[in-house]
Amino acid sequence: MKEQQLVDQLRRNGYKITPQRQEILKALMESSRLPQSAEEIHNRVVEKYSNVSLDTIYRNLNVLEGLEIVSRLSLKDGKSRYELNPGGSHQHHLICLRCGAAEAIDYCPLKALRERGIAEEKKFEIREHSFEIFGYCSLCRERSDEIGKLPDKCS
Amino acid sequence: MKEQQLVDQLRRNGYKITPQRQEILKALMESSRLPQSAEEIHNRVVEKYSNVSLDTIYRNLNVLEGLEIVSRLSLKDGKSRYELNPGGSHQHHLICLRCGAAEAIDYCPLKALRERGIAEEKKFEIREHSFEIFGYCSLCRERSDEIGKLPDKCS
DNA sequence: CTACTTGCAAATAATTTGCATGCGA
DNA sequence: TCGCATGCAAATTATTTGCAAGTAG
Repeated sequence: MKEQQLVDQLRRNGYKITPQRQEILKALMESSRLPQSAEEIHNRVVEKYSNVSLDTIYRNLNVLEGLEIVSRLSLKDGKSRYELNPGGSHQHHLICLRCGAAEAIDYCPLKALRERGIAEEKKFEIREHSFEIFGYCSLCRERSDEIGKLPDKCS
Repeated sequence: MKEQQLVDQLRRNGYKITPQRQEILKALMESSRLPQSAEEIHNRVVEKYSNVSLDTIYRNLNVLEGLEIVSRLSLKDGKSRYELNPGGSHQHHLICLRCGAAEAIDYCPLKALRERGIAEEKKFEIREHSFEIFGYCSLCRERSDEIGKLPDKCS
């Protein structure tokens, strides 16, 4: 997913390309390993345009979510995190309970569910789903001696 | 998981057994179908003890989470939901976006994930997972003419 | 020009905390 | 009795919204 494609998609839907918006996209593209919170994205964007407000970040993330350009993850810490959708689809993750790192996995349970016809049987119309796995990542498992302190990032 | 076991576990850890606390446990036990939000649990407890405050619910849920008696789920709607930790099995649900009804399904994606060895490959230690499906239930689909109004319950 | 956008400030919503009083063991 | 618990109100945190001014197309 390149920047130009995203820009085009925005334009096609009547949205304008502001420097703020471009910078938000860049921030999202640079941080593929760990979904970013609105505040983290803001910190990044502010480095370039020091007067961008946090509301702008939220507003843009909502626009991008509506266009299915990003998806919003809810971890257990109360704040949402956002990541670019790969090729239009969505992802599920292994989320570390200690450091918060999220690693995308190449598996979606919906296919198996559809094969079983569970939704049809219950006459349920599927719209969205959530599937996230929580536990400890390899880096945190290695460092299990320091457990108790929560580092900001694993990497 | 019976009430007495939970009560004992609390007592063992120096916590007292207050009527509020017992009622919260009951509410959680009665609602095994769908993880409840703090507010829903509060509504339930208030039916019996009308002066219980929402803070008490939160405080107790945090205590129970600390003892690993309940776990906190973060769905996509910004609020946390709580459920008793299952003594073995657990459930996933079809959750109606319109009326909120939740129907348990007989499928857990973790098995398929384990078969694929994804966690081993990434050296990830799985502790918990969430899987919920959102959409429209059969009753709400029948009544799709009134869409726009959100009734409190389907049934 | 004229929507869409932004920054600011104020508004919400969920959850937490301080404090004095209450109550289980 | 003693320390955990509770209710109330106020504080925090994440996120949204109203409004007037700015700007991309």
